[in-house]
Parts: sequence; C-alpha cells; structure tokens
Amino acid sequence: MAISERKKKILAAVVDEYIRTAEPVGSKTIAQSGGLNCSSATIRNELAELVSLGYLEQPHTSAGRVPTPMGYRMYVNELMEKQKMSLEESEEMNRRLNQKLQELDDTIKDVSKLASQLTDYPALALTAQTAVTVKRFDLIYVDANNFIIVLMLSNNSVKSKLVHLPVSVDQDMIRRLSSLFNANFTGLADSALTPVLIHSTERAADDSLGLTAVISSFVMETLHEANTPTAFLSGENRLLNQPEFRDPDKAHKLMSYLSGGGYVLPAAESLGGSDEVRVLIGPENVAEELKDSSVVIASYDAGDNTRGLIGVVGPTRMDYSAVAAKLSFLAAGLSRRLGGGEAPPEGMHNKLIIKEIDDGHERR
Amino acid sequence: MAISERKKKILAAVVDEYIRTAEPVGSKTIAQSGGLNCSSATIRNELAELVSLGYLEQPHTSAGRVPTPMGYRMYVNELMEKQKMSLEESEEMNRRLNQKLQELDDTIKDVSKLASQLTDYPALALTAQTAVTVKRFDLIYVDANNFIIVLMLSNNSVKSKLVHLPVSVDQDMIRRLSSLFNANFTGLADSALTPVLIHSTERAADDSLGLTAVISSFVMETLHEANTPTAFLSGENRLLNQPEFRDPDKAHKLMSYLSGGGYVLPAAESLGGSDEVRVLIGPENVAEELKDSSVVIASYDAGDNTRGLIGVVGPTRMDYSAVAAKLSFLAAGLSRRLGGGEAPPEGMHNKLIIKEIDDGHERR
DNA sequence: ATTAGCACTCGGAAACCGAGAGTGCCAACA
DNA sequence: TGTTGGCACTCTCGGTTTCCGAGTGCTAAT
Repeated sequence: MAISERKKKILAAVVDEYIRTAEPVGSKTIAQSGGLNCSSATIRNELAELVSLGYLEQPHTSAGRVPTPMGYRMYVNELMEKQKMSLEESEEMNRRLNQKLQELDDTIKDVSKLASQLTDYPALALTAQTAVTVKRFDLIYVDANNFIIVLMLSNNSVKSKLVHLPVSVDQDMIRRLSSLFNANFTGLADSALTPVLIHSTERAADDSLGLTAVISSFVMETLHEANTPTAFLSGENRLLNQPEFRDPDKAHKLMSYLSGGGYVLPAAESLGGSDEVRVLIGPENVAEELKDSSVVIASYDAGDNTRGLIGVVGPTRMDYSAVAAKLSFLAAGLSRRLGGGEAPPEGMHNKLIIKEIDDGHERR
Repeated sequence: MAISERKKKILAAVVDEYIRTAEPVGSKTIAQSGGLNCSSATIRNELAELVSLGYLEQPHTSAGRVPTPMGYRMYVNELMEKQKMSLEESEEMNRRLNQKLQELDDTIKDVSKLASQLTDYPALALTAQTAVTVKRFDLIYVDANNFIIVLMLSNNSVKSKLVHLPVSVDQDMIRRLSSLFNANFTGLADSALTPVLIHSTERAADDSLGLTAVISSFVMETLHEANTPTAFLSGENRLLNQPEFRDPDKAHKLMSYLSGGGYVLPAAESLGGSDEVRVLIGPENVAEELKDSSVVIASYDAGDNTRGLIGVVGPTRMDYSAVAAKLSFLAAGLSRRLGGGEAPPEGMHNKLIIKEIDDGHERR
C-alpha cells in the first residue's frame, strides 16, 4: 500500500511541525512551509486521505491533524531525515564522554545522566546480564583480626572487602584459604557455588572459624551483583518540560513507573546486537504505562561480550531524529571506549540504522 | 511576646488541620474539632489576632487561615505533639533497615530511597566531608602486564583496581613499589600527596615506566572520592503527590534544583552533631528554590567520626511531626549500625529533639 | 487535478452568574 | 471584660453562556 510521494512529503511536514510545536497542524501551515507548491485546499484533500489511511488523526473536527503512532512509524522508518550532528556537537559530546569515562566505573550512572542532558528527555542506562566469574582470588592478611578479600573478576574488574573477625587467625590460615579458594572457586559460575563445594572447602582448609562461609558468601554476593543487570535513570524531571505532561497525574504515573524500575528485566532481555537504534512508538510498547509515550533505545558494547543499553523516554511527539542520532553517537562512543574488541577508527561517525519493531498495532 | 494558651491551641489546630487537608481552615472547623469549648465567633476573634501577630494569614478575605512560616516554626518548636511511631511501624522500619544494610555499601543510595519511601516525600542522603587516609597499601602481581592495587583506607573500606600495562614488569618491581608506597603514602591526607613526594618515590623505586604516577593518581582519585561528600536523591517524583506542586512549572523548578545537587555543599557544612532533627521552614532556607518548601534534616553517625545526613523535602505544609519522627528513627538506626562507637541498646527508641534554626525571617 | 470560495463546526477563552464559605463587626449578654 | 449569636459583606469557585476564529468539507470554476 504505497502512498504517493506527495503524501509522504505532507506527512513528514505534519510530523516535523507537530514535533516542533506540539499543536495540531493545519493545511495552511503546511502549504506555506514551502517544499510543496500547491494551495491549502489541495493539502486538505491529501490530509483527509492520510487520515483515512490511518497516518493522521484529528483531535476533533476543525482542528489540525496530529500523527498517529502509525504515522510516526512511517516517519521514523522512511521519512525522517537522518540527522547528523553538527561538528561542534559531536566535538562537545566527545569531550564530555572522555571526561566522564576517565573516572571510575560508575559509568552507568554517568551514561544515563549524559544521555538525559543531551536529549533533554529522561534517560536510562542499564547493564547486561552477564556470566562473570572469579578469575583470581587473594586474601591479604592485615592483622590477627582482619583480612582483606580481593576478587578479580573475569571482566577484569576488581572487588574487595575488609573482613573483621571476632576471633584471631594466623597468617598461615589465610594463606591456606587463599590458595584453596584460588583452586576451587575460580572460573565458576554463580550457580556452581553449591553448599557442597563450600563445605568441602571448609573441611579441606581445616577451618573451624567459619571463615570459608564468610568468604564464599562474599564471592556469591559479588558475583550475583556483577551479573544482575542494573539500571540507572536520570533526568526524570525533564518530563515536565513536555507539554503533554503538564498534567501532573500523567507525569507522576510515568515517572513512578520509570523510577520503579520494572522495565529493567524485559528491557535487558531485548538487548539487541550491534549499533542499531530502536524506536518504540506509543502502543508498540508492552508496558501499559508507556502506551502513550515513546522510547528510543540504543545498545553499546560494554566489553567482555557484554552489551549495555541506553534509552530515552518521551512523548510520542518526540524528536526522533535528533534523539536517535544522539543516542547512536553516544552508543558508538561508549562501544569504542569500553568495548573489548578492536577499536573502530576514531573518526567513525554515527551510523544510524533504525530497525522496525513490528508488532500488532492496528492497521487497515 | 508570649501568646495565650488558647491561641496556642487554636494555632496548633489550624496547622494540624491544614497539614491534613491542604485547604485553608475556617473558624467553624476549629470550633467543632473539640478541645476548645467556645463558639466560632470567639475563634474568629482569636484567629484575627493570630493573623496580626504573624502566625497565620489568609489567602484572601473570606477564606480560611493558613499558617505562615512563622506559624509553622511555632508549631514545630512548641506545639506539635512529638509522634512516636507505632510498634508495627518501627518493626517494619527495622526490618527494612536490616535488610538493606546487610548488603554492600551503596548505603547512601539505599538510605535515601528508604527515607523517601517512608515519608512519601523526596529524600536525600549524603555523606560527610571526611579526612580519610590510606592505612595500608598492597600491590598484587597478576602477570607481566597486570597488577592490582589494593588500598585499605582509614575508615576500613577497601578500594581496588586492576592496572593494565602496555609494557611488562617483574614481580620484584611490584614488591618494591608496594613497600615503598606503604612507607611513604600511608597516613597522608589528600593534600599531602605532592608532586615532590611522588617524584621522590619514583626515583627511589627506580621506576622508569611511570608506574608510580599511575598508582599515585589512583590513590589521589580514591582519596578525593572518599573525602568528597556525595549525595543521593530519591523519590523526587513524590513531589507530584502534593497539591502545592500540581503546577508543573513549580514542580519542575524544585525538582531540577534538587537533582542538580547544588545543595550538597552548604548542606554538608551545616552538618550538626548528635541525633537532633532540624527543620527549615520556607524562607528559612537559604536556597532561593527552597524558599517556599520545607526541609527536615537528621544526621547520623556513619562511623570513623563521620556524620552522614538524611533530609526530606516537601511543601511547607509538611507533616513535620511524622517526618521528624521517622527521620530520627532512621538516623538512630543507622548510627547504631554504622557508628563505630558503643552501640546503643537495641531497644532505644526515637529520641526527638527539634532544634530551632533561627535566622532572619521577618517578624514584627 | 487544482484552486478559490464559502458555509459550517467546534473547541477554547472570556464574560457572566449564583452559591456558599467564611469573615468582620455589632449588639446583647454573662 | 470576654463570649456569643446574628447579619451583611466579600471573594472564590464551579457551571453556563457567549463569542471568536481556526480549520474543515464541499462545490464550482479553472
């Protein structure tokens, strides 16, 4: 059901204008907006058809037209001009990216913050579900009542903790435990750390003080934490900038849904590969709370076969083009920095691929 | 300028009622609310006087009365009945506190979350400015191109990091560096880590690879991070529950102020001692953005001579009594768990001290 | 196929209105 | 002197009415 070239142009014009103003757009506005050389009457006819095709709708007779989700979909897939960011913009982004990422690895938090600032919508970042294991194990003897556990994980991060003991241990015991754990606990998945294993280690170490239990529970906690996807949300207040969320109730509903974090798991599941950007428009979202908002998602290579995810939430009237460009750029930048693999050339710009998520929103 | 007992009762009634309903309260309501045995006319007279004394105001002639900041102040200082939490409530809180705090030390985040959930207002938690130093220093040799830095800090936390080298080092060098750093860098304040020191260490270690620089910059970063007060904000969306923030602009302004985090430093400065709860009402706040909101702050002993801080932000019409009780309880619970000192008896309940912060809000 | 013109529709802002809550004040009273 | 009932007055709030204009759909002319 291809639609005419002119219809496309008109549709694009409507969406662009509506994104800009958040007001229903009328035939006159389009006629004047250049690009088309015809009168408002002609436009009106076309608009009427676009409505009956399902791409547009009118809030009421004698108001302008507003894009339907289907209209947005068309716009995102075919119409919108893929924005490239201006050179200054990408410079700026690179600068901030570099600055942020030098610092320690509260990356997720920073990434989401950055995305939110950049797009002026609420943004969230989350890490993937992984299968990190312990790669190396050290115990450092501090004094008779204290020792330090140091875990080097397979993703090359290091976790450590001071253990304080009510009883005293000798240096030898610590050394023994250390090598035992190194022998028994490295390379094992979260789930492989069975009570049986722990128990046998305890016996092998001749540990009557319960140190084995303490240590292994730290290992389990750490692995669990490292492997559970975590999310971070920033800038939820920016929602209030959008006229469609001037209704505090609506805003509140969405905001508490977001900060509730219920989206984490489903989102993590759907982590796609490569640098594509996905757009979920209105009813295309599964979550009830998002049915009349849109989400733009990009994923990035976080190294160690891990993909992280950055997403932005906004009204269906979202500046898809700009947001997609920015997210894509951001994701690429992160991949470049965090990704384990071969670093793409520094000059690489935002390759922008929009993949259609097709699921039953109504059509005719 | 003492005011009569009856005036106090009336004022208290007005505040209570207003807190409950968010509507201006009239003479009749108070007359009926028991406690006073007089007619609405009498109340009216008293109310009029309370207005001219500055404790109340009317939004317009022929609306009920609303407390002024000064009225709230009076209420908080003298009138409000110090709520004790019901047994179930404190059980519940203890339960959640325990659960949260067993886990690792993303405490601040959790604390703020908890406070927000408990009070149903946005809440923030922050750590104090401290003077943490390195207590012990270890380098773990992993392989020719990798080693791990382990820092044990004076507050008994442990920080670690994997360092990846483009060149190879031998185990001996690592050992040498380790003992050098242990000798030179322990016990020093952030500011004492001068380039001179670093340089001399570098020479002493005969380090031509720049390892010293890498290590010492990690030390500096870590110390800096540990010593800088950090804040965490939760539940900002709860603001939208409050009728006074139904205006999205107002809400947005406050929310972005809060998530901007500009309050961190001033707040950290004012960290008081002990378990008192402080209340800042409307214009008593220094920050322009808070001039018509109120803040309730409690501080807790975070161990190692450190005090953390929990705060709650809401409209001036805040349920001071309940919030203060909850924060106080929370702070006490945290102190008990985190505090280095002698643990107070488990049964200790919320001792509630409200300290007046007196600064020039107008009076007559 | 396009366009100009025109009658029509409908939502939203402004104007209007009445009801009710609450006040201030006065005069009577204990 | 403090308290109370009464009453006129004020002001906001909610609903209704009115009015305007943007934008449409349709028709007839090009």
